[in-house]
Amino acid sequence: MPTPATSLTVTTDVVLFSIHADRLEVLLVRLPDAAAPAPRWRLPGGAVAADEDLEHSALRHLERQTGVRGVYLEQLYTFGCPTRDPRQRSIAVAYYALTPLATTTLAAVERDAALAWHPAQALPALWLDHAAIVALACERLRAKLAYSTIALQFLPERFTLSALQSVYETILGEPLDKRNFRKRMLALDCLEDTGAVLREGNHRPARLYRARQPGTVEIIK
Amino acid sequence: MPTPATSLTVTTDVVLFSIHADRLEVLLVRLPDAAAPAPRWRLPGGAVAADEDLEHSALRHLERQTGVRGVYLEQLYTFGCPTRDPRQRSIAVAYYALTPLATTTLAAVERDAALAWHPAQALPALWLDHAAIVALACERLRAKLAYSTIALQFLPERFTLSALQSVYETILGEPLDKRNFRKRMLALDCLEDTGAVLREGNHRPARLYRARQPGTVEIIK
DNA sequence: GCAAAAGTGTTCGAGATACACCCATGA
DNA sequence: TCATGGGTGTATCTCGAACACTTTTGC
Repeated sequence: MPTPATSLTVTTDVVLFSIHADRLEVLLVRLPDAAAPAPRWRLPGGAVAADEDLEHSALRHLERQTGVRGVYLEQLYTFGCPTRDPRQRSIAVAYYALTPLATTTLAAVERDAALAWHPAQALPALWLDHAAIVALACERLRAKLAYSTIALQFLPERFTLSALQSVYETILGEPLDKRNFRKRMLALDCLEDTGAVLREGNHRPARLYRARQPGTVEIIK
Repeated sequence: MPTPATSLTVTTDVVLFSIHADRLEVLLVRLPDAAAPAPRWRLPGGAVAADEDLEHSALRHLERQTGVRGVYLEQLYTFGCPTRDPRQRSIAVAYYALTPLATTTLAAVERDAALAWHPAQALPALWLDHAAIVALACERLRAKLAYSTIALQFLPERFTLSALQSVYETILGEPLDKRNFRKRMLALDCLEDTGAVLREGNHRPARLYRARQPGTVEIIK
């Protein structure tokens, strides 16, 4: 008969995604310096408090460690391999989160030397099994793009259709046809025209749209 | 600053599905008698042992409590609301499992008065938040039917196309067109004809098929 | 020969795909 | 006037949906 777990920690760990310069990036926290070859980065996260909901724990650690709040958050998977943390038995309830590239977020991260965005395709060595967690989160994100409106969570309140298309192209890693993309998006009836336009550069201004249900991710098709 | 969790249990709980007489059913464990209005049924499951993987814990509790083994198992969701168990802080890593209606399983369950299959559509009152766990498992199962070969996990090694169609109809709760169903299934190229036929009743015998990749669930479409 | 389930093809419509040019603006 | 990205329509193809009769067996 296996003995019941005696001392065991439950953590929440968050893969926070954003899109910077047409690259999908993940926000990482620097670990305190140690031996040179040891991983120097980890996901934001930490122990679940005694009287705290899991989702609350994930948001709390994310905000405390990165200053980022107001993200879209979804539970990803629970990692419980007994050897995943050599120091002690630890079970990680992993979440992934999406946030638009906001000036405030960028500034906070740039000010804090313990934080950095890293391209999801070129991550440094990560602590424990955090690389596996990020890999699973990427898979899930790509899958959800196909059957939900999750991409809207990467955009600010008002955005152009080109910006939205760029989100899809970045995550899928392939170019999409502009006419078909716009036709499909508008047919979903999840966007509405704000009436405003965005002027930038030497070209025709772009219409600004907004999500009909900001903050919620709908299942489509 | 929230205090870290002091005494906390992590459990694995399993929603085991099977199909009996064209009904989707869930295997439940009887709770020891108590006050009359209290729920008398719970999901199989229990504490994760000190040195045990989560999946192992789920399979161990399932086998110990129900005698069922060799199931298809998948992690569902982790439930961690601090008030979900009034006795103590407890986090449940929920799994769902699928098993064919096998004679051995049925006999074992019938012999044990502490076990019973219940229709997923007409469950008795369940312990703690187990009703929410089952509800989520049903949703996930229905969703996965649409984009994977998960239905095959309800069938024995060899089966007829009518039996497979019946699995779909039972879970979706609606009749399907026979010709379209067979066309689609065979086009997926995940079945192979065994050459054998099943004779039963006063009618034409049915071809027996088998899964090309038994035990694995493929994502389709 | 009859009851009961197995097995089989074709037509139709909707939605995805492929594809090229004009528009509005700032410099 | 030119460079730059914004914005638009049509033909075609593919895949899912609808639909009814013949076959094989046991009794």
